[in-house]
Amino acid sequence: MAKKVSLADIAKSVGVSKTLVSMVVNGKADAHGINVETQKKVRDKIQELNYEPNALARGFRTGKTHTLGLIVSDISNQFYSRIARNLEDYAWARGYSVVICSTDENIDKEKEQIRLLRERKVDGLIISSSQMEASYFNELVSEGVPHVLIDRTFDGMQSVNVSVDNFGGARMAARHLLTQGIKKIGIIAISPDHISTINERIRGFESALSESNVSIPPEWFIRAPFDSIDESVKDALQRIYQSGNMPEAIFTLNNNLTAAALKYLRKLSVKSPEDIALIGFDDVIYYSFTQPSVSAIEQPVDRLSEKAFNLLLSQINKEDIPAHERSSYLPVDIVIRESSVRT
Amino acid sequence: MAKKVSLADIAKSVGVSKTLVSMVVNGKADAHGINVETQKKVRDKIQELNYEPNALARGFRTGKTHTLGLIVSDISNQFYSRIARNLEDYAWARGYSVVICSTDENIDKEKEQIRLLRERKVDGLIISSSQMEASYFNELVSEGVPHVLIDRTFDGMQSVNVSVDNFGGARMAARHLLTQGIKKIGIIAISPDHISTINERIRGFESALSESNVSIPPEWFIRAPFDSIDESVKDALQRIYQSGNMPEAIFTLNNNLTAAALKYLRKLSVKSPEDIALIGFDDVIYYSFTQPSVSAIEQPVDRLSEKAFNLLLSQINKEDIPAHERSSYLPVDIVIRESSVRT
DNA sequence: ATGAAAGCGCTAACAA
DNA sequence: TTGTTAGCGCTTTCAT
Repeated sequence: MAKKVSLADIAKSVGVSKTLVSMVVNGKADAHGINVETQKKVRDKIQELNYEPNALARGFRTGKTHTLGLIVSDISNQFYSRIARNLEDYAWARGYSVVICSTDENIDKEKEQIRLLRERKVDGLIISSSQMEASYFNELVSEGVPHVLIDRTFDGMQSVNVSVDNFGGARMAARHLLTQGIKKIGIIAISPDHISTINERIRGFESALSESNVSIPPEWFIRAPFDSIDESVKDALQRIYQSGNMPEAIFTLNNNLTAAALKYLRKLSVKSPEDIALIGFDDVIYYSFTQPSVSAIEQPVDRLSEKAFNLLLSQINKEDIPAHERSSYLPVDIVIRESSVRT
Repeated sequence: MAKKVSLADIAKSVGVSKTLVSMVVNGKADAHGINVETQKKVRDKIQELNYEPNALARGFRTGKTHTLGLIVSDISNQFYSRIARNLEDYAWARGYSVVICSTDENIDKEKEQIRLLRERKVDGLIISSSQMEASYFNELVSEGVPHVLIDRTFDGMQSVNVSVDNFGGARMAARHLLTQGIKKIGIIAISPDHISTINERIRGFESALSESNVSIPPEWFIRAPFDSIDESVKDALQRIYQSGNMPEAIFTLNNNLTAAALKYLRKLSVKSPEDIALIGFDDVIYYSFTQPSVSAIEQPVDRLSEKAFNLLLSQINKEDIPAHERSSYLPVDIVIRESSVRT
């Protein structure tokens, strides 16, 4: 049934020591000045017996698994599945595998996942966290666990992190709206309300608004619980619609929110951009051919993944990460389509 | 820095044997009639010293990693990321982690991934394969490697497998078109042309057409290489458009194809369904609010994942899988929206 | 009701 | 240039 040939088998049948075979297998033979002919004999035998190293035994010995953990709120969300894909590519190129974990914004589940991943001795972690504050990760830092926080961040956090300019992106969105003379603006966020990305987007948006003395009235400030986005957005939009007091524009703070808004605005026959202009944070391919096509803030998913991976690898390899590299914000772009442009 | 406490530490400091501690840790203490008080002492010490088992050592000893491999062509494709998410949930509930691998339809890459996963001793594999034939997996079967093939299948395959009724789904799509009197029909598939799902869809579609004596002329039978879908669909559609000879309907064989068709039909100002009706295989949430909303064959992603997981678990646990369970086809649904309904 | 001891397959000092 | 040896932390007979 399973693999049987071990290092010892090779060693014995060639008539050398396990050490030597091990060196050959790990490409350290030359460095140790092993006779080329001996090396060849070993390699031939490896071929012949179809030897494959037991990664578990090796990992047990070295403490390395060549496996990375990726923790996000939901891997089926486009944004995260794209990150997963990019990360997987970088990892694969360097011999690493990646295991995925979806937290569903559940703080305890996330902690449990991290615990499990550590128990399984993954070499490093890349996390878009659902925690409320930095302490859990600061512990990771002091325990020397290689990890990088992506997307979401925390005050007082010591972890290496890379995120996106949420503040600036949201500000762009606001200015784009303001430029058109729009002043009656609503916003749809998700709850829980401690998610840093969401909050930065809110702050960025409001900061731009306040420069023009615009503010968002409470009745147009919507929070949709992450696990009932569809329903909540539907209810909120319906309520606003029926109130007869509609905003001129709505800013949705993530791709699921944008999708839901699009869906129910449509159902209510509220035309965009004529009746309500719409712009969302995080771009999705489908926005370019929805009706209307949807304006969005586009995030640099690939650069985010690449940077996170490199930063993680540096930690795994015990390389120093210069202070200015420990925290980075990647710029975002605004993609203006039909939904946000008033004619 | 890292964890230090071992089984031996606990054993020594409580004054019992490692065996006993191991039993307690693994819940086998009662079965072995270990004194309840002794058990408590051990448990307390475990708490006190904050002992956490070393999964690597355990895995090394037992040969089990509690890790599953998921291999698909591209994890960022909605269809596969949803499968990943569902699978992850089932796995998590049973203490398994899942590592993801995207093959990009590359046969050798897939083999290499499987090799690596096996070397890392994952307990089982769930694969939507890009291979051309069954032999590679039949070997897996004879080597006793737990695995289940999903989505795509092969002739002469001995592996446990669960897929979707591609033939029937495509037939539904065809009949839906035919019922409306549509006879000039085109199809957009991806290449390579050995992918079973795609081929079954083609066969199902053509079988329904032929019942009505309809066939697809070569100029409307499009193959878009999977790594240049966007461009290829664009070119093909443009060509057809400029030829002046347009079909009344197009059937797109996966979600990426549908998206591309939607995009370029729009760019060409070809209205759907008026000018060309459109229906795709595999449903995506955005289809309900694209312009037009898009009809599609909906696949039972969750049931597929659940079934695959259970089947895999059975193999891992060396349970017998009755012959009729070794191969299953899940029914699909047709979701009719605007794009395919001629008025 | 509990323990001793062997060993999984590998790597890394240290020897020679 | 090559070999010996000692574990890594755990589970599992087999004893007692």
